[in-house]
Amino acid sequence: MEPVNLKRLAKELNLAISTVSRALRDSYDISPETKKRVFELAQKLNYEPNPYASSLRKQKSRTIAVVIPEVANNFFSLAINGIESIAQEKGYHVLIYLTHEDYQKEVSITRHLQSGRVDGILMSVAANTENSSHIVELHNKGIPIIFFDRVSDDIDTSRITTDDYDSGFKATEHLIQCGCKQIAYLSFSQHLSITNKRMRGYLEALEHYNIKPDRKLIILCSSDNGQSYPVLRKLLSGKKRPDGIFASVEKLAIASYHLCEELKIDIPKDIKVISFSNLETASLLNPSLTTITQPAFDIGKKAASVLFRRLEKNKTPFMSETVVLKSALIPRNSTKV
Amino acid sequence: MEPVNLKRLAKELNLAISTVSRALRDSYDISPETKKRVFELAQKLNYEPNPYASSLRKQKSRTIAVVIPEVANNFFSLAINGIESIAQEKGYHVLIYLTHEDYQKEVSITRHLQSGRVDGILMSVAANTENSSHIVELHNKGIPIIFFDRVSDDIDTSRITTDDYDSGFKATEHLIQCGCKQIAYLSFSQHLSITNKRMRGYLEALEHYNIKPDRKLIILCSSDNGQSYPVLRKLLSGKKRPDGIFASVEKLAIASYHLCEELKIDIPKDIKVISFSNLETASLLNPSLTTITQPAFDIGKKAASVLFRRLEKNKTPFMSETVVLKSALIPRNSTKV
DNA sequence: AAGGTTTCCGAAAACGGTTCCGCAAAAAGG
DNA sequence: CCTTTTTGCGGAACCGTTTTCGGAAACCTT
Repeated sequence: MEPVNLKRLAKELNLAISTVSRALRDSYDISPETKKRVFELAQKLNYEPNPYASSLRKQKSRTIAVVIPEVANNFFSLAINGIESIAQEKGYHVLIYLTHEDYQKEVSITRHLQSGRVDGILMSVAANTENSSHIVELHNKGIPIIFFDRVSDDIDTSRITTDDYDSGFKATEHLIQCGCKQIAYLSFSQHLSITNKRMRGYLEALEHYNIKPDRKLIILCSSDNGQSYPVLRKLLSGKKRPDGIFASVEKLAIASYHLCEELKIDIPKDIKVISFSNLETASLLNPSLTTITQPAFDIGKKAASVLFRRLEKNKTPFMSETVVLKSALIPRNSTKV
Repeated sequence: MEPVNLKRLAKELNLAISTVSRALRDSYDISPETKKRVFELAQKLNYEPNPYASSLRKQKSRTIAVVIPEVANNFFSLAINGIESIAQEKGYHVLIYLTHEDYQKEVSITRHLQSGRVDGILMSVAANTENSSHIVELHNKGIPIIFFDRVSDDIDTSRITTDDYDSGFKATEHLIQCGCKQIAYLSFSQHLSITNKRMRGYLEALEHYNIKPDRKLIILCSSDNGQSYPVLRKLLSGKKRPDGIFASVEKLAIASYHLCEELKIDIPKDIKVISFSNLETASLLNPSLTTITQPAFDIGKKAASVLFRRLEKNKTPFMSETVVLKSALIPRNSTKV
């Protein structure tokens, strides 16, 4: 079975390869009749241009990479959805790389991406990424990187985030207004932009309402449930159990729910819970979970849009833009008074 | 800034390009000293081989495509996780394509994939794909396709599924044993392998327990919530409301929960619910949801393994294998007597 | 020392497109 | 009718690797 490529088309039509190529790209200096002949044969033989030959020659791959910590996560899967919707529209291809929150994996992935495999990168950094020199290196190679949600401040590029500080403030305020005095903040990384901003909001809300922050109520969990559970179990079964929990990520809220069930702690009577979450079933939980919900799909869409805009017009000097989308606080029964 | 490619390395080392190439691939007929010199410079300059040049030359891309209906879905995101874990281990790259359950999109994606962009494909077909000629076409081009979960029977290739018939039977049996007499089966596609097999299990369980199947209880919903809700609302608010629901997919169980809340129908007192689902919060719902849980991560891993095995040894004539993994029925309060 | 083997490396041809350059023939202009 | 311009197409270089083929030098062998 002979391959169907330009050479094949050219031979069957008695044309030069270059002519066929230009006809297919609808170049202005090929006659309409020739174009028609070419199109028809191409259609008939189901010709699909070899993307690798094209990428090699044009030094453009029409492919982007999405580098994220995990995919089995409502926020990221919605974001991917948004990214893919724009990519498909623009005719781009999407490569997925998962770091599993592992710094080393992130390094090796970014290193590989220096190869020119992709035209641009959408990234949300791993929880234990302290150093961003690997990203700087990539950026210095001239490959556009756009951060979304979990950003790195060491690189001058565009960022798409939500209003994490405000949301942190409002979440805490909400708990306070629901009567909580001892509010625990559950973080899962010391290095992440988002957890730190959310924590700042938390701390300043406490201050604003004249509640003295308690270091023992700032709980550093992990992205690994196996490590988080013991820490949380200790918190919840201890003498000075908090009366409010602000979980900076969904996973920790779910852990809290499970532990409250195990420890016979009543939500919201004994303890109130609010969490950042994109759980579609938040309203169906027992009790329904008060959430700060990020517009994950829109973040993905926006990030992809910004990247593609940059890729299409690389002539104009690029201006990094910081887009901040608003999250919504949706009160439900887990913080009911 | 000069590009760092083989030519550059060759020039700086006063070697031929071919020599550098072979040194980097650790070819046996390059002397150890030369290899060392090459490795060191490559390291120093952070050389990454151009994947497109390599793919073009070798006619292999070390890239696979994952074609699925959606990603914001617990089953598929877990499956991707499994796929990616194997791919990363084997040094393969993963392209994601979403059909959004749209037949036309599936056609255009598969058509494009004839280009040689990927070495193999992992696929779960869209809900309204009736005709699989586009997949046959792709398969005829010699590109390995492995189906997982939602398979097509028109192509002779490997399939990774779960025991859908058995699970359908057991789910129905479970409802019957919990006292249900009028069990509705919620499907969302007439063409899908999985929904049909699950339905067969449902029907044969009814028969086995001498319950006459009622056509009006086989409800064809949609992958679009906007269409499913009216249909389900009619079912649940009608005179002859079922006393048991078997949802073939998670989405329909969630819809049922929402509608039962809206219509003040008590689960499990008025109606019992069981569903195929990979919801991590199934046990936290109100009431906790009895599920048939598929080993989604393992399905992804297995599908990827089978594909890679086929890709690595394409010398041996390929035998299609059908792997069936077991789902687990996890009884919870939504079917409590 | 002549012949035969290794050892190590270079030259060059692919892979399948894209694109610059140029050249005939046809059309237009005077 | 001759010159100039336009139109339509072919030739060939190039993108960065891989790989085949072959060749020179060094190493044995007898």
